Amino acid sequence: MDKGELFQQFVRFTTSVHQVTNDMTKEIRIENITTVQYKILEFITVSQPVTLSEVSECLHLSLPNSSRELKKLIQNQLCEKIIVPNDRRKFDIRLTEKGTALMNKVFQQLELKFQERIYNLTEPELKEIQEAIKILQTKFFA
Amino acid sequence: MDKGELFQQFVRFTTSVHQVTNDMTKEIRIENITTVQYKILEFITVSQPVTLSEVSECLHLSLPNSSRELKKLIQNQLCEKIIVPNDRRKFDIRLTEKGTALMNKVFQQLELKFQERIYNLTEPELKEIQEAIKILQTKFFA
DNA sequence: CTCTTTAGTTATCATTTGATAACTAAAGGG
DNA sequence: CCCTTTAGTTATCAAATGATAACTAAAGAG
Repeated sequence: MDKGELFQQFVRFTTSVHQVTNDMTKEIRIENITTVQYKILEFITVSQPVTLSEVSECLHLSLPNSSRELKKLIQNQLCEKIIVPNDRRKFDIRLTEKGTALMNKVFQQLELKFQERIYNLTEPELKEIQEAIKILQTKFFA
Repeated sequence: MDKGELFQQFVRFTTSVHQVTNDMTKEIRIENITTVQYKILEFITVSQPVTLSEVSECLHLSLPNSSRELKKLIQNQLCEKIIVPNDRRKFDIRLTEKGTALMNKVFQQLELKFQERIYNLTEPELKEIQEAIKILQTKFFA
């Protein structure tokens, strides 16, 4: 296997992924939520409960900045701190009901776009795609 | 096929892709180049020659802001305008030699990280990955 | 030849984001 | 018990990004 060529394919592929997901999420604009705040919400959604340090590390934000943005999300009642018993320095972050409802709506919009995109694919093609995602997920992006 | 479940997998997958590529590009900090400017450079690199409108559209930047950032890149001698004969309103954008050298270096660093990541994979696994990328690229992210 | 559209520029302002210093308070090690 | 580390907060400042208005100049349509 020519690993250099594989890298080229990888670059083209990840570029495509970014472009497509950018286009899919592009129009999703939530009131009073900035891009960074949305990313935090998204991260909480798929990983909750999370700590602030995890937000900070995974999203490459400094702890002070993470703290600031979280504060705004909490003010908007989209997420909340939950005290964790064994370590009183930390806390878990979770979506509130309002936050959950919001993210559900967002993901529904996304799913619609996704369904449009796969609408013209056949059943075997869908199976192929599912298999391909599984392979990349477990072998490379784990 | 449960298309709802496929969507869930898709979301998890794209999240992983973003996370991994973010981690890979995280440390790449070029002097006097901001994040947006880097994205423009990246876009030019894989798509050149491009027009300013293409940059604007693909990167979801307004034309004025694209113009401003391109100006800085040109001032840094990383890319250049090339007059296109049949329409004097437009111009093509290309990397200069300096820009090409820079992006080559960047991509070399990226490739290193990529090679580290696939180091422990077997030949058949690599083939699987290549095949999976090809499928997703052609059937979904085209 | 005029009018409209396209492609891009320049200037300006508001908002978002990034970076840093100085801080509190709890946990953990010895 | 003291010292260090971890987790997070608050405040502040600079820089990057986003949005908009007003503009030039070429292309294209009728």
